[in-house]
Amino acid sequence: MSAVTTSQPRDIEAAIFAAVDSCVTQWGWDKVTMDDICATAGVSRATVYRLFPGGRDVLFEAVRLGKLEDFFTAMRAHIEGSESLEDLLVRCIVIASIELQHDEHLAMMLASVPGETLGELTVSGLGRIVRVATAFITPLTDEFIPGDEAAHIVDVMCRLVISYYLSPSSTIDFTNEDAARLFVQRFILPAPTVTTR
Amino acid sequence: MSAVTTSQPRDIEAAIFAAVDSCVTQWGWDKVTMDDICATAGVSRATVYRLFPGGRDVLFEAVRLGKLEDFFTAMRAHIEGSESLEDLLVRCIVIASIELQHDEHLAMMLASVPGETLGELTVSGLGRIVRVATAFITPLTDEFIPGDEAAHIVDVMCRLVISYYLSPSSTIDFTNEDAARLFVQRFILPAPTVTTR
DNA sequence: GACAGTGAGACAGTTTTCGTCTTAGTGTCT
DNA sequence: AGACACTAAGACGAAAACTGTCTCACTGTC
Repeated sequence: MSAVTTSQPRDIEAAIFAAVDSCVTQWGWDKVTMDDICATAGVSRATVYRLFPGGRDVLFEAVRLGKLEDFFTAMRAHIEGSESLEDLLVRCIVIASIELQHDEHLAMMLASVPGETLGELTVSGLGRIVRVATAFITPLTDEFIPGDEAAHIVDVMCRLVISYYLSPSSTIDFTNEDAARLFVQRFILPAPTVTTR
Repeated sequence: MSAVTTSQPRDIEAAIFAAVDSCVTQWGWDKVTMDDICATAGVSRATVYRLFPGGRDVLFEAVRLGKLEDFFTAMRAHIEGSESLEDLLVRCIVIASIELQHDEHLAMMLASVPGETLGELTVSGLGRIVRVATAFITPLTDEFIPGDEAAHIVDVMCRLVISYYLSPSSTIDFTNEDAARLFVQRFILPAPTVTTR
């Protein structure tokens, strides 16, 4: 046409991501079409399909993965500089729980399939969350424990946080730091280094 | 199946109306399907199509008409007992303007075509609003002025309220009672009984 | 039992959406 | 200039969704 020309691929990708976010917020996963996204992003369909070969599924998967990484990037900023493993784990649990509770949109974004909430998490969905969480968090535990044990702990923590988010307990509130700390002290830290595999 | 059986048509109709309302709120006119509505209303498609022969268009038209009537019914309750024509007109203007401004959903409901806002009102859309408004308001003006003149005034007021809602003026604020009163005194009341037709 | 109202779902016709592809236009390099 | 990379626009067929109508079985009421 006229204006748009020299925009780096990153910009377009970001615009598409933003468009997906906006569209999903407005209409929900199920109701969004590729054309909606293209129109919102101000981009032609060809561009979207070239940037995300495979179409809808690939794009949405990329968006969710991006959300996941954003989430853990933000979290990492909050837990960096922890002076002990205990502090680190407690912060992880509390921040993740609060964020999940606070931002329902995030929860939906983390789910694996459009329209599927965390409550209907599939094996692959949960697996991916654990995978990303491990990748982001274990580097920060290096100074405290070996990598394989960290992976083990992160795995357990992920499942616990999600479980307590989906079905809150009357005895433990993970959004409360003291409660989370007691839990970590009681269940996580004393665990023997038995990586049962 | 089992439970539902003896429910008066009114209940089902109300459930469908409520479902439309809910669905439109959630997804917007364009994205709502009949199946969405049926599912939300907990009713089979056959029922909806029997109650609203003609399908989608007829149902949505009925919903909008119902909204219109609700709106004016509520308004009538607020303007009943006005002790002068001036009071009555002022209340009409102020209440309608406030409601319109306050409830964007209402404005969309009053529009004639799904997805069309009041800003894109068609002749038929505006005409219907005027028609319903006339039917609801003129009975209350009986004690002050003859019916044909009332219709004339209501017609003018409808267009003015909508116009000022769509494109607010810096000189007149119809949501302000004093301003509306001055306007009525200045422009509406002194008008000669010349029903130019 | 006759009846009216309903849910479930099959059905065909239409519309929408998807993903691919081609074309033309534009800016950036050499 | 010419090669190149990237994009918008939109045509295209295939697949999916939606619409509106229909039939059938079921359940209460009369």
